[in-house]
Amino acid sequence: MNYTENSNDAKRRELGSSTRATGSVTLNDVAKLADVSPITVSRAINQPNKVAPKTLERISQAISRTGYFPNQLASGLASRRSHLIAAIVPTMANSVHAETISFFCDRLRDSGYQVLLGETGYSEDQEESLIATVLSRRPDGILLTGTSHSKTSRRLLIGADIPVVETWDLTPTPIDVVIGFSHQHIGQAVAEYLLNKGYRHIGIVSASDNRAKIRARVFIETLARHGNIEVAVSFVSELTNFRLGREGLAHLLDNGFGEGAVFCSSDTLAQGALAEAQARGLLIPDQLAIIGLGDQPYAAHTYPALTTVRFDREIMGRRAAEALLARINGEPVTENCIDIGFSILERETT
Amino acid sequence: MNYTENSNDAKRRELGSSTRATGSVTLNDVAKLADVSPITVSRAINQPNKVAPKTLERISQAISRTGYFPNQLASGLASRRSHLIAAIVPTMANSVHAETISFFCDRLRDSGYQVLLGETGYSEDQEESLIATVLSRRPDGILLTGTSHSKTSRRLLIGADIPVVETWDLTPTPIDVVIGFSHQHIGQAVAEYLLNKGYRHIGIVSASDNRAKIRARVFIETLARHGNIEVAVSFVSELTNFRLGREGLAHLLDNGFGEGAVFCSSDTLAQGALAEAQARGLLIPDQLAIIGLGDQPYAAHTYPALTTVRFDREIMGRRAAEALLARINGEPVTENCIDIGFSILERETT
DNA sequence: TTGAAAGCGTTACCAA
DNA sequence: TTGGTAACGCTTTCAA
Repeated sequence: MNYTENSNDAKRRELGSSTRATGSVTLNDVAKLADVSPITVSRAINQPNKVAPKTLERISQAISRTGYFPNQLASGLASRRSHLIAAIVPTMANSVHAETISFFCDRLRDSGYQVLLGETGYSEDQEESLIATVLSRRPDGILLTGTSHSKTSRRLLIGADIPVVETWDLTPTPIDVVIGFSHQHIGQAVAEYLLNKGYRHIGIVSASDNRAKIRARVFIETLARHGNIEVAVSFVSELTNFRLGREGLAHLLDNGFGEGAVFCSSDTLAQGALAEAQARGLLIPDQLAIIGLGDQPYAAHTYPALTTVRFDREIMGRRAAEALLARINGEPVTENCIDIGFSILERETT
Repeated sequence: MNYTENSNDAKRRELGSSTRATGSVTLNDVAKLADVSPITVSRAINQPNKVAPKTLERISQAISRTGYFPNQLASGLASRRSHLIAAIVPTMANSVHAETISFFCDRLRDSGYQVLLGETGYSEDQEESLIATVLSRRPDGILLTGTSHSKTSRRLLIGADIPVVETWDLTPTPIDVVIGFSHQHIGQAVAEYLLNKGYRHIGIVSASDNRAKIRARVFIETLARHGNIEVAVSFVSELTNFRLGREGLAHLLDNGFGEGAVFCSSDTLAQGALAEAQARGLLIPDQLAIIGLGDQPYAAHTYPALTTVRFDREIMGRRAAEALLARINGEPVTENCIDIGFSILERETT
């Protein structure tokens, strides 16, 4: 049979240029050139092993001759597989999320998926409207940051009936799968670490997002309970940066905090605090010990805070991607709550 | 007229459950409930002012009653407006790109667009395959990083016939629009700055991506020409981090570089270099002046490098978004080459 | 191994 | 202001 023309073409000509012409090459054009049916071209692309080698050859020549480009919108619509994964983060300006997403993208690209990005700016309302927007693209899966979402968000996600991975935290009641670590445990572990080290003057410079607040709360409670210690506290905004770290420590020092140890809720804050301490001529770590959190790549052993709390963004990003892929492919997911843990990395005191 | 049923429904019933059922609510379902035609529902959503208030009311009730969710894949296919913008960056793990994209997303979201993210890992081949992949989603526009792309990439982009914004650099021959600053000028300006300050012992710790290499080359040439100065050079990888900054400066110092000034090709490298200098007990900036580049937010006036070269990622991200939107909406674009400039920010020497 | 027909959920085009 | 009809470009389903 000869696919020189199809009904669309006939109509197109018949109606003059009034039909919606796209100008771009379609599966049909390739099919005509290769003298096969459109469906065979589709198979040649998606399941080449189900097409005879000779046919395949003809088709791939036709493809390169025409410069054909599959249209994934059409493909997604017809197959209800968009090959799109949505990722919702507070902000890419925070390097911890940027890096997680970077690993997440890497892993997904290897499996033919692309990432649709959304930023909430740490707002649950914004997250809600973002979820609604991205779901209208019919993603095959979605990554969320954190485990706290509005009622509506949860309803939308459950209604969408796609795999959901929550990251950066743990919860006994995940929407679907959760990958992260316990912020309570970090607060407690750092507090106990400092108590064991014998510190009695302890401060905290903390960001004010949900997760940082939980770490701070447990940190403070643990110190109060086990060491009967009152903690000097300085909260900064959700968005943290170098300057806020300086200002945070300055605030503590200006309000009577002398020598001791300070827990900063991110590496960025820790580095700022460090600069402030150095500017004031404090000896690190003898007069002031600084603990960061996050272990930004390769920083752990090089920046002169006493200690850093480390967790692995690569593992989180990669495993989040793998969990979604497994769910999408209907593989049995054994764990729906993955604790990647953390470790307190002690530096040699120079 | 009563839209209680349409031909699809009839067939669906007729054929039993053998038709492809999606389970999800469609425009048709809403239309039936509101007793209007599907196209009217579509209008109610996209051009509400073209629909009678009473009809609108009935439709919006039907929408909320059914929990209807527009399907943007279908919409994009039918209207050839995907409302998707692709963003291709080397890596989100580099904060300069993460922040640019963050501003880019913000601006686009305000106009109802979403961002499809792709990372090239600084590879032109990877960029090429990524461009091919994202174009199959029929984005309405695309942001690229840099101005150096493979022949095939350029062909693909031109063939796609969508607005293209190149960022982070300038070129007299952009594919479409380019927004950035001149890396040649930076290399020259920093060299001249140091010469004017009277420095005669000068080093550079540079990343090895294309743009950094250009800055380094012009920097070195300018110093050689105007000051007859030989520069101590230390190149690190494309991906830069704190540790590499330390190692880069260590390399210079271990190879005979004494006091003077060092130009680091990013803030991250500068901070690492700073740590190394401090570890060696060098006085900053009296014995060693360090110049960073990028001005990561709020760092400029707080971290104790002598100077930083600043450019504005917010402007770059936002204007890139606006240029694309303008092109998409067919507005006349007056400039196709936007130089956002840079400035050398001198710190008070504490 | 290949194909015909129908459909995915939406919007463009014209007509009323 | 509203609607009928066809189409967007692909894949599913079933049949050969």
